Amino acid sequence: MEKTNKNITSRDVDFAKWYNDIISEADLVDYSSVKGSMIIRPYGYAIWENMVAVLDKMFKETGHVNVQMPMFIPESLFNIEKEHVEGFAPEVAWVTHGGSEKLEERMLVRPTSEVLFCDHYKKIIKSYRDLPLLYNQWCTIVRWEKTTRPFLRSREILWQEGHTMHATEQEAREETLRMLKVYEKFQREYLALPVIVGKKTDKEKFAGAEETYTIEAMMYDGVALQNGTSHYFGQGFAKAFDIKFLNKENIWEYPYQTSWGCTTRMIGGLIMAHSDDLGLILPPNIAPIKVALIPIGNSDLVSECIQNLEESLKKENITYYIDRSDKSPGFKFAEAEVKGYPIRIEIGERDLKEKKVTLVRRDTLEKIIVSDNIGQVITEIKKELKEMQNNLYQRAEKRRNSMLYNADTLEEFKNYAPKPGFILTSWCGNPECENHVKEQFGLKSRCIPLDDQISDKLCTICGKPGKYKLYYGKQY
RNA sequence: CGAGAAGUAGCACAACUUGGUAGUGCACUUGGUUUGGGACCAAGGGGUUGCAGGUUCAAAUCCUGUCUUCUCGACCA
Repeated sequence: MEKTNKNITSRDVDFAKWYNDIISEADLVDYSSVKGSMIIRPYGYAIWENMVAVLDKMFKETGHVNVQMPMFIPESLFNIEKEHVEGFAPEVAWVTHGGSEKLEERMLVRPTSEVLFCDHYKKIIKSYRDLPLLYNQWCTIVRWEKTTRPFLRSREILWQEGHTMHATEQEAREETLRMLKVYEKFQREYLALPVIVGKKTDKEKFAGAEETYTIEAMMYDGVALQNGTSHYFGQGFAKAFDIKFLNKENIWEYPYQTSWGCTTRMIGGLIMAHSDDLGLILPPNIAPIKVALIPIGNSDLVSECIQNLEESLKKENITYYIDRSDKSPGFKFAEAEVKGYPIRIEIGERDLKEKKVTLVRRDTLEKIIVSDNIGQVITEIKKELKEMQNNLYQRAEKRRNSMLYNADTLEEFKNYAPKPGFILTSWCGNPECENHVKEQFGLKSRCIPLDDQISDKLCTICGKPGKYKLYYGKQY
């Protein structure tokens, strides 16, 4: 297949430019004149809406309910939990004036809502009967990032944050892992991302958390993207905020807390994991438009076929788009590729006279000739959508596996460090080794893989007895 | 906040070295011909060259200052 798109640069040349071209060609975002902020355009937002729909359903199926918290946090409220403050202070935005008057106490725009939830929990949690409390919030937060990149890092973050309180440690730990699994399932089955699930080291964990779990995706260029996170807080916040409940034995106890979140960054992850030089490629399970109908010419035969197809697609609940513009067919084909519609159907008189239509899959760009019998076309669409979803996952997994390395010794680590991808090491548990890797090689620890944590080898970095397996990698 | 680069039409750039009428492609408007891989012809609209100052008969071009953006570090979901 010859490359016809002149505007999209090859990723080998300049990955950052390739990424920016993809999102602007596909019309996902616009660059706001507000510094550090992006405007998500309708097509980009439609992808997010699909993600929201699936995730929200999964959250509700696991017993969670949605709430809405305030956007501003008074400084004194924020200051209650010390570690949390230290972690977030460098990147909060402050509100100092209300109208023309200076506020007596300045407020910050929420960078995350733990303290707001805690403030509320304190009022409503009195008895073990009030627990567990399973809340979720869809909202935007603000973190004053120094450099930004559309979807991957922005100052205003559109996301979901779950916050729960439990009567026992075990229950809270289970919740933390349950929601991690929800994210993993979502990203594997809907986003077709072969993610690595694991635990952050103490050095990399969330400010105020006892344990932080993470979903790490690897992008096309071997760079890591943290695509979701789940925290176990223990009783830290509860003690700081004096949240207590009476248990069955009529004894006061502090509840156990979790929080978990994922953001529109997942859209960036999708783009970088699947797309090619011709444009966006979206997994069918999350694509806002599954099928693009492309009429060629405007004969009666063509409009009749389009009309019949449209009716059937509606009936089958398959989202579609009909490109009725007066652009040339070549332009419409290229446009469909740029936008990443999983399947396009080329409908022209030439084919119809021979009782057939041409169906093209976005991932393989393979042209499939099908009978113009509507029933058969629909069957073929369903089959190809399913195959494409699987193919994208397998393709991404194969690519990822080719960039996973095992390093048992420092020599091996040195060898792999400059290469794109993740390096699996054995780790003694000492943060000094992480610091050493960061200073010497510019890599950060990604996670301890959840399903395979224990290492019996020597520490790759210092040579002392190892405790855990640990991935290192470059990150966005 | 450290290092580098760039600011000229909606977008991508040229003209700058050697000062002398503001250019090209894409996009846009109108009319026509087209339609199986980013169509063609004709006509048209769009600019205080980031901003401020200086040198000069004359500045997009030379000088000084300033602002902004991008890339790479540092920080981060």
